[in-house]
Amino acid sequence: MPEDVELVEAMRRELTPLAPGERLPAEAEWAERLGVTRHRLRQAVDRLAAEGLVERRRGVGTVVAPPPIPYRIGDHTRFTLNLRDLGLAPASRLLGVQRTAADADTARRLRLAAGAPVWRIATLRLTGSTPISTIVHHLPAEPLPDLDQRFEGGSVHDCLHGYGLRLRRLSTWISAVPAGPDDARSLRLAPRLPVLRIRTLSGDAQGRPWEWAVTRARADRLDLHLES
Amino acid sequence: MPEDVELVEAMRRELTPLAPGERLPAEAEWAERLGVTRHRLRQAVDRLAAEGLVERRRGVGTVVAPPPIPYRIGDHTRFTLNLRDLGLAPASRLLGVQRTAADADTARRLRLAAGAPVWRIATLRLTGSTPISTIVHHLPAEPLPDLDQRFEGGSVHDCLHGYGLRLRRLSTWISAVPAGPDDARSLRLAPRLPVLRIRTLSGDAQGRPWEWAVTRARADRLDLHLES
DNA sequence: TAGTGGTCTAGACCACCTC
DNA sequence: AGGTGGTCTAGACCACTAC
Repeated sequence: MPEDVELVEAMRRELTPLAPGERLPAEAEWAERLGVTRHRLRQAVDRLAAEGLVERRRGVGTVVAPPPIPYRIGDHTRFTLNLRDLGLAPASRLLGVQRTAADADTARRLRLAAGAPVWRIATLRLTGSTPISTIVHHLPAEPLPDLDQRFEGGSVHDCLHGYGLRLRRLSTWISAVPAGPDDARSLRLAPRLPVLRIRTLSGDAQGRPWEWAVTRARADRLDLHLES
Repeated sequence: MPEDVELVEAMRRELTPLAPGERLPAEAEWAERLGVTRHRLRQAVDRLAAEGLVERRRGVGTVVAPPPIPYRIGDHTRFTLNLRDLGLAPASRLLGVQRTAADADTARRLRLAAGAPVWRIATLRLTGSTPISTIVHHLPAEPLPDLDQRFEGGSVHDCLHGYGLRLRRLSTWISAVPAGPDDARSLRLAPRLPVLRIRTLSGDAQGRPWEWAVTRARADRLDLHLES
């Protein structure tokens, strides 16, 4: 057997009756009680954490995690409304708007010359005080003067209405990657936990691309939802 | 620092110039050369494997992995055509068609009574001889007599045309979960590597649900793609 | 300061594949 | 048989949090 399934199942049974937020035994104590080394117990907790069933808090302990958060991609308004319905206090924090040179990927996606000026908008999304995703939007700078003055957070697409632009999602790519140091910092996520990387290309009615956005969301807490 | 970033970067530099399929040093040798324990080196390889850069082969060695496979969800035809264009020899293997009682989740999704009879179609998708995803379709059994006789692999949706049904995707949920023992077996995947779980509800033009499908795809090798 | 999870060492043995 | 990755033990020390 490639992994100690029985151990994980035994632990799963222990945490099922508990409510989110309740503390689990300390690793050393739990390991002793189950008759395994701490090393093996930690491997099992690793799995439970990746499944989103428990959450580790360094210096504090391991607690039962709340249920997964439904996360609607590409629609700020519905993201906000959905989570509010669930009593989850959605919030967005604008991390910064910069005018920079497009990297190779962005330039290709937006059909710009390499190094062309683009707006780079970085946003953090949270429920309550828990960060759940970072989003980096890229838009061509030349056709959108003063975007840094006009955008004050909230929905990028709404702000673009001011320029007479109505964007729709053209294409979406999704993959799971292990959290890097940046993710660990910005999402307060343990390294190596999986992160969902969602890349979306949006454009106008004629199919011309206007926005290249890269979302990195904690995979342990989210369930992505795409309608239609 | 939560993880040995420098070590991973050093290893990344070593494998970048290599071509897919080329062998990397044995773990013991590599660890000694880099001046770290095998334990730490393995942690670093764990990350590279989760990123899809390397592939471990027990008893053989660790090799550079081929580039990610674009995977179009919910469209068997395009899945096949896309991969053929890339020279990847797509294939589907029908694992089985059964008539069973709907589980709670399926019944809820298809708006059936608990335990109602459903068809359960299990399929394995591969490129060449490499399994990349398992798909389990659930459809109500009563309105679709003899589906087990009429479906012989390929596209489920195409087969439903024979009943006068044309399905469209109503809703999709995506999450990343660690590979379980079943995934390890069917996808020949190392346990704990992330798996993308894609659940889609499809229905007719009136929005009536007909099909509940759960795809489990290896996240290390795939890049999900959704058009429109 | 005491207790928690996070990292790391050193070493052993096992399961698997190739030859 | 020999080499590979996979698992496991026993123990140490560190970083962080709460009190």
